[in-house]
Amino acid sequence: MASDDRLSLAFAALADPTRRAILTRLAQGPATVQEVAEPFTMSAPAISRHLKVLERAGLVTRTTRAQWRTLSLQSEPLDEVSAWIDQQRREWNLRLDALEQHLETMKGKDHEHFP
Amino acid sequence: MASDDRLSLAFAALADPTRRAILTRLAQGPATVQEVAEPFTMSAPAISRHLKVLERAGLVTRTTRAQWRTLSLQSEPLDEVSAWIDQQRREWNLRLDALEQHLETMKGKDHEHFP
DNA sequence: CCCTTAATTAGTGAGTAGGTTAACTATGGG
DNA sequence: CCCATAGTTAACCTACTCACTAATTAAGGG
Repeated sequence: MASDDRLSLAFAALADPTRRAILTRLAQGPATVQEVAEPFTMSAPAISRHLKVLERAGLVTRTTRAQWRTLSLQSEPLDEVSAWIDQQRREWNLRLDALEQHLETMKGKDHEHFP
Repeated sequence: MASDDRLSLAFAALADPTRRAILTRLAQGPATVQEVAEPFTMSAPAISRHLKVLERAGLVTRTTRAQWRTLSLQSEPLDEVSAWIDQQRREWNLRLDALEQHLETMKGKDHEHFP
């Protein structure tokens, strides 16, 4: 990944199915690393790296108790991502409405030409 | 990028500020490659590659007329991304509600113990 | 104190991302 | 017909991603 702004970090973190699956697991409630790793066949270090990516994106936090790390989902980055998409779609729909209105106007003019 | 499922392609495409800026431009209406490239200092091939990524993710389509390519935004991948996040948040909120209810129950029990 | 368990760090390797410049393709105008 | 314009492809580079295995850190239980 080239950029390290919050939005780019979040999108990049979400661009991996393993990481999305981890988030889905964490949406059901906090879990330890091994609980999160359980459904996957990949090695523990691989999971550890995925968690680091999620943590760096702010999507997950770790709390330490003894030798266990408890992972918790953080919704703020998801909110930011959602806000960007909604904004994008707002402008998109605005433009579509304008286009539709324009076509409606054209239709009126057609009627003038072919009554 | 490791994975090439639709959702991963979309998220990965959105993980770059240049590409997000291109999409924002295209939300205002279709544009040619040079119109899209205009705000950026990077070379034309670099833009071309970004456009290819967006196209592969289904976020953009190209139509050719003479030597110009007209780029148009496609909203379907954004819808899919949005749906994933909403689903994620639904489960998250469900869990928070359950937790809240649980705490409410605990509070009731406290009252029984300390009336 | 040692041993098991939990998890991370180190080191390695293959593949991809994102940028560059230079060369190529394609199309319409003079 | 050639040439300017629009855009892509080729070749190259650096840096990062994602996986692996082996080694390391950290903590609690007998």
